[in-house]
Amino acid sequence: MQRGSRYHGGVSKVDLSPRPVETMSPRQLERRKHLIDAALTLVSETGVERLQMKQVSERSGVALGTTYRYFSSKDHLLAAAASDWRAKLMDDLAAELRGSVPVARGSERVVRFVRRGMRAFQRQPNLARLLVTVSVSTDPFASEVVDAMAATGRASLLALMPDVPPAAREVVPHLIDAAWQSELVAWVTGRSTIADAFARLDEVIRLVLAPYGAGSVAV
Amino acid sequence: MQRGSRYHGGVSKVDLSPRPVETMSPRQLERRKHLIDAALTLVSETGVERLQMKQVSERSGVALGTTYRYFSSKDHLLAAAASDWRAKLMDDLAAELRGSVPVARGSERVVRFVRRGMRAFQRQPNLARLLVTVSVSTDPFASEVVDAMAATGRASLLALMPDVPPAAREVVPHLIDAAWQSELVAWVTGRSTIADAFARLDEVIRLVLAPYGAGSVAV
DNA sequence: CGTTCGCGCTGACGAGGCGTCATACACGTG
DNA sequence: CACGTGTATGACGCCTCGTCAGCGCGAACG
Repeated sequence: MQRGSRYHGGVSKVDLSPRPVETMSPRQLERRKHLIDAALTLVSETGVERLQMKQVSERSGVALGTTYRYFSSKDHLLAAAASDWRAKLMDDLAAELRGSVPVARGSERVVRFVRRGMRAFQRQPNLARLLVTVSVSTDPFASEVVDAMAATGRASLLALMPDVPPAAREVVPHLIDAAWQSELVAWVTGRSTIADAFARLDEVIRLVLAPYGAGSVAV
Repeated sequence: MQRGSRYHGGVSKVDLSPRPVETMSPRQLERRKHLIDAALTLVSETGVERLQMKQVSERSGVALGTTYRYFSSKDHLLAAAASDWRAKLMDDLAAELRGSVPVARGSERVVRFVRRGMRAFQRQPNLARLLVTVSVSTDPFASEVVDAMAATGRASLLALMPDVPPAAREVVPHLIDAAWQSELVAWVTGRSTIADAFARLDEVIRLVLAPYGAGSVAV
């Protein structure tokens, strides 16, 4: 009875906009994944600014027109790809942290986490750039995705600082995330080096977490 | 005797790239200004994404090709325009602050400053958007301009917090600026409302400046 | 005052990329 | 087996950035 969900009177054209992901057949989900993977490969090889929709479709063995049945625009595809990569990255990071001995205390844990994140960006500058591109996109889907990414990022940070009191558990991760984002942008646009970014982030984190340290954190 | 400054052997083309601003005649500086003003007007009317170089040239009474004798690319023009607007804005802000009674103490002064800044952005959403666009641009000139803007911003902030000790006079403005930038982006991309931005910024500023307050600042 | 010289202005045009849509196809249904 | 719905295809339309061959105007000179 989903008839009527789309207006069909007169000479109106057929609806070509992407169906929701949930309603896709396995075959279609596979295609969708191929598109995202192709986009990520191409971006990491040549950078976002050189990415062409035609290339993506060729690489993934799909016609150009078909691409637009999965992603309504280039921005949409980029956002999906960025989100995908970020998710993979966070998984890796989490696994890595679980593996290592949690010797670090207080701000040290956070510092390490952020450092590893930055290093991952450093390994894939073009994908880092993609992340920045998407995060300033006005595409509604992109905004959604960015919001979600930011939320998980803050959650991860929060998990690393159990000593922060309830009153500050909202602001502090927010603040560190903002600083991180800021350094990422500065690096990606060539305004600062990775080393500078590391140094400033360390300083910021120590400053912000100083009040909640186990009393042993040097400033 | 500035002959020889440009190589002219063989069939090489004439140099069409923009001359440095300092070497421009008054007439040319005027043209340059017209271009920037036209760009700002058009951006504030229709948004960056709709801005066309052709429009800019028509609005400013200059041929399209001439535009490229003043700005080597669209990004270059946008960066110059953004910088121009930011400068005007900061002047206004400074004047406004000088006019008002400096009753506020500690973090309160900074909060007010940031609030006024955000309100200026709110009055010109399209120009705020321009600022964000330029700040993530990889154009070298844009990076320079953004760096300069960030530096003056931090200086203004620093001037409002005389009680912060030397050890923190680098980080703290940096941090507040990062938070500000972050909220600006979130607002411009439709991820948060102005009210939310205000609230979070207030909280951040109070948190960061709490240790240096005159002892009377409530958290 | 006429002529020459060249710098800077002009705008039609080329190149390149996003997204559309007329067409073809595949698969399930009567 | 004929039919119809939903999906895939890719040539092409349209739009905008930036170029470049030519022109005009002012300065310098005879």
